[in-house]
Amino acid sequence: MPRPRIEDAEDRLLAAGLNLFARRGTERVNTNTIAKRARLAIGTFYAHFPDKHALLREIQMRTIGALRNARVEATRGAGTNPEEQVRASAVAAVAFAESHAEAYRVTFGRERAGAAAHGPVVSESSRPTADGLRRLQAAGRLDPDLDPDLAARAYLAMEVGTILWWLDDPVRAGREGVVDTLVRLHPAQAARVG
Amino acid sequence: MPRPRIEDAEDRLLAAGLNLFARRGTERVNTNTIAKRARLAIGTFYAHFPDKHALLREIQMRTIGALRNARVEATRGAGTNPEEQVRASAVAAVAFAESHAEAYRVTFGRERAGAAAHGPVVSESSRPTADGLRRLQAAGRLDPDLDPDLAARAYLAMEVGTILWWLDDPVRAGREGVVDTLVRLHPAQAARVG
Amino acid sequence: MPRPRIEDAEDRLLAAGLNLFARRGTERVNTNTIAKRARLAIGTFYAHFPDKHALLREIQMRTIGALRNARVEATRGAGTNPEEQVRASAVAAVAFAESHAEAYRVTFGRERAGAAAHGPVVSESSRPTADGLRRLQAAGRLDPDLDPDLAARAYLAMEVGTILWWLDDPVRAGREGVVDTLVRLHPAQAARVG
Amino acid sequence: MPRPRIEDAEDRLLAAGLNLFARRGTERVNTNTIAKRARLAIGTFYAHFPDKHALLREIQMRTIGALRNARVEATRGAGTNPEEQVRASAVAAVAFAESHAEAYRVTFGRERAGAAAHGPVVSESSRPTADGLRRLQAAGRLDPDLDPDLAARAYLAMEVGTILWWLDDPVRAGREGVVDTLVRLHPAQAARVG
DNA sequence: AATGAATGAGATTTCATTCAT
DNA sequence: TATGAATGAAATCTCATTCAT
Repeated sequence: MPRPRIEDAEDRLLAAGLNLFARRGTERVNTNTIAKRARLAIGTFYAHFPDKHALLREIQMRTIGALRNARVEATRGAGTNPEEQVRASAVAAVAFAESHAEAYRVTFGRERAGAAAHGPVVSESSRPTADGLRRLQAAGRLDPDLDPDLAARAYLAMEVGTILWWLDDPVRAGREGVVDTLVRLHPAQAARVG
Repeated sequence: MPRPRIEDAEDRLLAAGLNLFARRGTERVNTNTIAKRARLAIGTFYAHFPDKHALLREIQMRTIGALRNARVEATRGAGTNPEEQVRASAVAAVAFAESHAEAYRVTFGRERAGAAAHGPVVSESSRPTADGLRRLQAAGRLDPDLDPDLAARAYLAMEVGTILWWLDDPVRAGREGVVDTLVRLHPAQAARVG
Repeated sequence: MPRPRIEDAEDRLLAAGLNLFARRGTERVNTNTIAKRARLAIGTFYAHFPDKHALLREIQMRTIGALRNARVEATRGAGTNPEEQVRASAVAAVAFAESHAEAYRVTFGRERAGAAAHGPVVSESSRPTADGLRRLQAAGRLDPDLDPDLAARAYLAMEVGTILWWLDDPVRAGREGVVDTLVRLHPAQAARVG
Repeated sequence: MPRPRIEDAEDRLLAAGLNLFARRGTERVNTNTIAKRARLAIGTFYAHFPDKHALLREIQMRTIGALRNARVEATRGAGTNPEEQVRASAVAAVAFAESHAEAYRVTFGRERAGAAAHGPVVSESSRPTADGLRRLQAAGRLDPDLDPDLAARAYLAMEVGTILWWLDDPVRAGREGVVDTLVRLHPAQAARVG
């Protein structure tokens, strides 16, 4: 009987899932609770997502995309000078994490959605950074001994770890301090030549 | 029917848990499987640990302790010069992770450890690093604008993230490359003065 | 695989629980057996009741309500004279116990009902009796030294104990004998004045 | 190795069991806890009792025997007049329950030790009362229509129920009030002739 | 006789998923 | 499309009991 054509069922499920995953952790949330929080029946959940992890993956994919867009936008607006680029990217990441704390935590937090889900996500994200480092090496502005992939991966682990720590306890450091530290320790700065 | 007076039930449970947690992830392992793998009855599990997470915590505590000892040992054997100290510590961490890959993954891996259980662990671990940075600042050998706690935390996130990535795919980089990168990006190097 | 849109799952669980509790006693019955007896999956049990004791409580509450209704009905139909009232109530209780033997046993039987769960139930039930005794005392028709609450409680313990004994072995005494004894030993008779 | 010849292992187990059964109810207590409370190993429990219910039965048997002795003693000291006998017996029961509250509760309380354990216990106890009533009928001092077995059983249910209620909340009535009520409602009084 | 680690059947409870309506 | 009662595999945890020492 009940078929009231819910307009935004999917969005409501995503929002409910995001909120619950962030609060309780991926494994502590069940689909019935997500559906209830979205004020939908459990059947509606399965009409929109094949299973619980599909919802999580969707949240993470959207978050990663949005963060990437924010970085692109920010670096486009910045100068061409490496430090400006690095800083713009860090500022964008910190600002994004601040305004989308739940999504950031669910996507990058100390938890996982089935072993492999994460690795690809992060290594994918590290490619632009690695490419940037390679360009700096080609231009003779970065220590040629540095392994760009390794360094890019190291930087992103640092960025994520630092931002998560800061989100959990924002009092310990200001936003600017976080950005400064990230920039300082970014390979493009830390291993720059000249 | 009990009978066989097991010699080292607790050790066998720890070993079985470590192996299974590393392979499948904390949430995909159950106490029955751990007990079976240890060739013990399920009741024996609960005679030794109140629940699954207690076993996990014990594994993590032992790992953190062992890693700390390895670092202390290594830095004691190294020179007093900051770079030597930093390198010795990184070498120790990488070697430890290599020889205790499962324990390293279970303890530091991107995996739920009961959410909050982890934060304290890592921030505790970052104290020696932060103290080292403070000493360098006091000696005028490190940029005084750097926040030592923030930088220490950032470095550890980087170290852990890089090592985990390397453990998952050791072909991408050699052990020396990893160590070099860690040393290069360590705050004591990256922001050194003079 | 769900499927068969059960019509009256809750009623069937109540019936199955009643039957099994009466036969084996509360602690010797488990939720799996109740669900199986009701031809339902165990999950269905927990969809309707939070746990085994909630089912038991529901059975007891319904039984107490039904018995109270039976008494009210019976005493309304009886004359206003105390003995008639007392007899009508006893007849109603005995008839109820006879036609709902399982429910009577489960509700009043010498069996754990979660220790304290029972006390209130019985003391609540004893209030009408106590009030009746007070009225008789006010009318000078009952020994004023009798403590009405104590006497009411004593009578109900007697009524329940006697009926349970009779239910277990109805041959030892006829229904009328039971009623006569109850009336005889009811405080309103035993301590009547004039 | 450990064989320190425990002097009173059995007594300690009985005391521990009594205390725990009274506090938590028969089904909520396990043998390991009883042994621990008695400061004995679990093996020692099974060296003295075949199983948990044997311990309970022993406690109940001892309690019933002690109560019977107390009644015998008390009625022997009383006059031969029926009311004195009845009162002496009630006083003895109330005093016994007061000074052995745990044992009284464990033996007569609203709980059971496996369905059948109790019935025999109580019907056994009701025989002396029934015999007394028969003697009164033979002497023409008690209504000959009263069924002595039924009345005896009814009285004992009342006595036990009233005393248990009083033990749980001794403030509601004094010891004398309880005794008076019991005597008042005892068949020998309630249905006496002449 | 006393010990207590070990046992494992069994009870409780959860929750991802289905499907008739 | 939406519903939500029903499902049942699977996980957690308990505890009476055994037996080598």
